Amino acid sequence: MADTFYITTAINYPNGRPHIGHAYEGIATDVMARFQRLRGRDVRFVTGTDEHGLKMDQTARSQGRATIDLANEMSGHFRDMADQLDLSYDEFVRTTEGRHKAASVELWKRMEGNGDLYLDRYEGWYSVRDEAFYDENELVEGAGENGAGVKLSPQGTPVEWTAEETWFFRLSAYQDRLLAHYHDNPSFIRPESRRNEVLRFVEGGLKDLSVSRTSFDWGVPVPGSEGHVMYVWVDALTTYLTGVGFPDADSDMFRRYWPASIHMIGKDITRFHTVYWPAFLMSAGLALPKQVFSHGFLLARDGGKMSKSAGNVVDPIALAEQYGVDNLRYFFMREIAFGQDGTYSAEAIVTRCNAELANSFGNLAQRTLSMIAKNMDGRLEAFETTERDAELLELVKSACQSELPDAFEQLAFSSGIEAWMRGVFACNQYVDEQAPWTLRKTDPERMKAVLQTLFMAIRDLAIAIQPVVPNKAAAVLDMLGVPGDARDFAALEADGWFAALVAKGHAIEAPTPVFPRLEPPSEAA
RNA sequence: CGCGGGGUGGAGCAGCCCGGUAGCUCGUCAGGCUCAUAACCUGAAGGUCGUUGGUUCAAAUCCAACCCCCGCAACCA
Repeated sequence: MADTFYITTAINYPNGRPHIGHAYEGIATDVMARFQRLRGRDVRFVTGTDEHGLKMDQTARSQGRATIDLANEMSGHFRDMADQLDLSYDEFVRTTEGRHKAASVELWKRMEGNGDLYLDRYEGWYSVRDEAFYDENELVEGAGENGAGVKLSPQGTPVEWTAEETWFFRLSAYQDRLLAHYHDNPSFIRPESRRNEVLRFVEGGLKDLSVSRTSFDWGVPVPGSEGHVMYVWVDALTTYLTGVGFPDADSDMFRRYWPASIHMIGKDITRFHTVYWPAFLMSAGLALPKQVFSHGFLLARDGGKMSKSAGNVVDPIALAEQYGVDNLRYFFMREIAFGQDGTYSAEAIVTRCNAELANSFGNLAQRTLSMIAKNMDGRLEAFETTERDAELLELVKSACQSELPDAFEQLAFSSGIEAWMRGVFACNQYVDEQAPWTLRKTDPERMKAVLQTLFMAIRDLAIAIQPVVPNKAAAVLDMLGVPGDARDFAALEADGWFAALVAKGHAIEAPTPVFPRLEPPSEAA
């Protein structure tokens, strides 16, 4: 049986429409999911929306409508975004679904059964916006409306003194076990910088966590405790379990995919995923995810205001429409070192995609296939490779079979694609040096060998880049005549595929550019 | 001592964890080619890797101190 691989995006809070950060995370997660599928793993990819919590309730109220109504609409936007970005998710979980409430209740009962939940009274500074309590010493002074000193959360959001009866989770009891886990599993938290942050935080001591609310009812009711709903993060995190069939922990699905291989999250919610979540799971007697990867933020380059007139749209769906989904995906994965913050701009997207996808790879495919169509009637035939041909194919193979996959396994998408580009460059160098347009007159047989060597190289390159630009890569493979069931990484290592194509008599037609150049943004000075 | 990100040839970035030829994309200049999406290939110019001190045979990379820039309204990844 194939190795399983379970990956999730963070569960999006649909208090507003999806923005570019959601798109970035979704794309990165999808690239990883597709990559693992092509490597032959049995992948499950779960995303969804976290619809509970006070903020949702308040937003709906301010709009004068039912909270579930707002949740339905907003969740729909997130699902639309996922679809438009070609995210190949297997399951979209909404926390307002019955199955998810059942999962949350089960998790709760398990934690309670383990003696980790107790009822007490909580008083403290609460930030509605952050949905979190803060210590007095964590607060900062801010300027109030009349210039008076006001207390603000570390994030600069308003806090108010709140007292309520609440359930507590015995987080303090997990400090040592968490530290031991971090120690024994160095790659549990990545990248390294985040891991250090968490280590310092946990080493500083953990206090019990307030995990229920009585001030509103928009949440999952705490079992057997009238008036309490679960703290939004308890039920949000549970989504990762719901997505694989929990509470039915004996189901094939759950046993097959849990624990998750990777939770992809933004760096701002690292603490919830690397401290609270593993503690909850330990308490519930469930295995811990193998890795939590906190990626960076995406900032508008130059910090300038984004506007449609400037061609700088923030709405990810509009961006995808304007530049093409695959181009946007390529840009994000290639331009930004995954894990660090990055910037984006219309100019950067256009420049990058034109230089690498259109000019280098797209044009390589175009010129090669065009010559095959014109000079060989589009027919492939058996041929002898020279040492030089073998050298090129070796280099391309190395990029596609080793360097790119090795980098992608580490979520180093950018450097994996860089290696891939080296393969593309090598092909263009080879074309120039072999000059098949000259061979056409001087040595037609050699010309065929050169063109078909390139054909083989392009096929490898197209296969390897599929996770990033699935539609475009498929279009290239279609033109090449590569069968749909021979496009995974295992196919890269297989011999005989070319002979099979020759035998099949596939004819290559005059190609059409798969990666047309993008128009630079209008220069609205 | 609020939190976080960063200072590497003209622009944007990688490299820093695991010290030892400073790499990539764009741009500039000069050639080549003409198959191809005004695309491709070659060569060149251009960097005291923020500053100072330390460790070392050797530091962009490790340590210490310091300077400077950016984000923290909403939404939050």
